[in-house]
Amino acid sequence: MHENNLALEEKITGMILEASGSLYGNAPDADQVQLQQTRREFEGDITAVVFPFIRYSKKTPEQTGNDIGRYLVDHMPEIKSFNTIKGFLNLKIDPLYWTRYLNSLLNDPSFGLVKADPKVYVVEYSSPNTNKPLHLGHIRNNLIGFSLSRILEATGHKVHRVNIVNDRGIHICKSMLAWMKWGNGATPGTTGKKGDHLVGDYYVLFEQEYRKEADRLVQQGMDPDEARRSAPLIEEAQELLRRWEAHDSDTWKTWQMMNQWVDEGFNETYRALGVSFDKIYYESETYTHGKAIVMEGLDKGVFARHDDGSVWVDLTAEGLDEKVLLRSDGTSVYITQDLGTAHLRYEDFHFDRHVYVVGNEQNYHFQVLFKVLARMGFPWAQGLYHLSYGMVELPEGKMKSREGTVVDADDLISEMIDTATGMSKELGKLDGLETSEIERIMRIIGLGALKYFILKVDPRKNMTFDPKESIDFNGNTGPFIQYTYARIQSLLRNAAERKIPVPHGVPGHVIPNSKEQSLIRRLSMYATAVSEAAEEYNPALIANYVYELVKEYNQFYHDFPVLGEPDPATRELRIALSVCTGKVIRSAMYLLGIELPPRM
RNA sequence: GGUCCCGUAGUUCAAUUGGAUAGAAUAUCAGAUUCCGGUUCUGAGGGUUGGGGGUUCGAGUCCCUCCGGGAUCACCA
Repeated sequence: MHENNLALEEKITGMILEASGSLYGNAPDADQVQLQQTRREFEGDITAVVFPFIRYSKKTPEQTGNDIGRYLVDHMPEIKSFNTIKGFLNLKIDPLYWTRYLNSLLNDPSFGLVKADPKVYVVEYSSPNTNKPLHLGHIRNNLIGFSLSRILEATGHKVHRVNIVNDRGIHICKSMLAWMKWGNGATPGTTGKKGDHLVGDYYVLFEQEYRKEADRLVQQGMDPDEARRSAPLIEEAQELLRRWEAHDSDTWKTWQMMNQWVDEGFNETYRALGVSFDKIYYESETYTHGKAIVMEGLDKGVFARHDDGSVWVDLTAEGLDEKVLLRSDGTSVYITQDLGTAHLRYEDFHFDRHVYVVGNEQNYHFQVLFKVLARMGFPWAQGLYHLSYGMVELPEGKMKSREGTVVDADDLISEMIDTATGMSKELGKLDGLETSEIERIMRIIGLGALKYFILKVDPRKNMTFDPKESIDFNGNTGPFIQYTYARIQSLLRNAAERKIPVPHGVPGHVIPNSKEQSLIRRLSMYATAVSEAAEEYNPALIANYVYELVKEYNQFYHDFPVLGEPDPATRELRIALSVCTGKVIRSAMYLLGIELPPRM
């Protein structure tokens, strides 16, 4: 049977409680038992905090630790010795336990992952508007959403990846109008431009012309607000929106054509990023669903209709404001649509949990959304969660579209690949490979750098993105981890050439040295890292775990020979260690959505 | 103004969720190394965790208060 580190920790926890009961006649709750990895400067592997026990023992922390330690050594064969320092009980594990653990890891295809109670998840991410290409913020969104989906799957859940495309509304009409006025029939085919960029250009053009018009009106003495409202261009755009809502056939043809361009453009970016979806919702198809819910809420008396016909929800009792749900003309607002799609998603998937990966500027919106759905009495509303990620800033400051400092996703991706290529050439690592192979590897490294740099940061926090720092080949970077993996692969190829077999197991009597033990212990923590990452919706926990592992492996690799080790049993141990490190790196990189190069 | 989030080495990020002397990377400095001032290795310095108070065996983490930064508060999406 598979023996993993969690099992050992559970066993120790149980035994500590037993010790307390037997020695002092009473014990605290199991969650009061805190185990942690022993710090390097002390002797031992696992450390228990004894403070929770002194109220039962009525002794000093040292005496209590010694009591419990002696009990554990007497009752658990895995524990060889102990020492107590200042209320911390350090336990030394039998080194042969680690040998057995390594063997189980070597033969376990699931790398010791722990399965939780399987639940059905919907994870929504990306959610682009079709009037502009994707930018750096979307990259963070997509990477977090995609990685989170894989992490949840790895812990045994069923995950539906979902994207909602905002393909209707006044912003779309703006780019349509500009294209109709000044486009001269330009298409991605005639201009050679990616569809989403082409449409984005017309959106920008609209905004420029619109601003000019408004400025002119202000110069003629009009109030600025009034000028923005009544400029002919914006009125034309609104007229276009009305025609769209009336299903005017010419308008719809143009709209569909331009949407298709954008769709193709987005798909190319998604492909480059390596993200995908199980279902794509289009707002144009779902935006009317919310009205029915609002009507239902009215019937239930959860909402109120004002004299002008608009419908409101009053959340002042819960510390929020009043919020409009239907305009006085009966049309939907933003939140109405989200009410509808949430309901629709439940009908589609019957989820237990629904995670929205959306930027933290919408915190308030989701608070309101969840409260409204809870008030409506939908039981599934309890499973809704807003994974609110922080903004991405540049070393020069925030991205501002007004100032043209928005980092375009496609530009960034190709820039990362170029930088990777430049650095590799300089280091002379590409000699003797075919061009297509080089391109493939550089793509993997460039994107690996980008993805790792973004995913290693706690999603909730705002972060600064520095392209130069992310592509570095050492330090806490993607390429550094990829490099270590490539070196392990090369080591194994080397072993095969020298007819050194990869062992199926290490002889049970081999005692690992302290660095090897420590590395095995690190490997054993992988399962914990994954389940915590799943519980906290935080891929960064895995990224930071893998970095620690790689650092420790490199140190080990630097200190001890692997293939050059003369003693066969020790050599097998070290090869097994390398194989398992490779396995865990591969698994973790998969969860982060980062590819591994065959060589570097 | 109301609500919410954030503040950790010069910089970018960690800190096992309340645990031991707050750690890495990068930058800087000092040695070593070579064809080189850019490579590699070794080492060092760098912190009152924004300030103050409180809770307890123990606080970067929890509570209060002030300071600073950000988001949001549309019949926009």
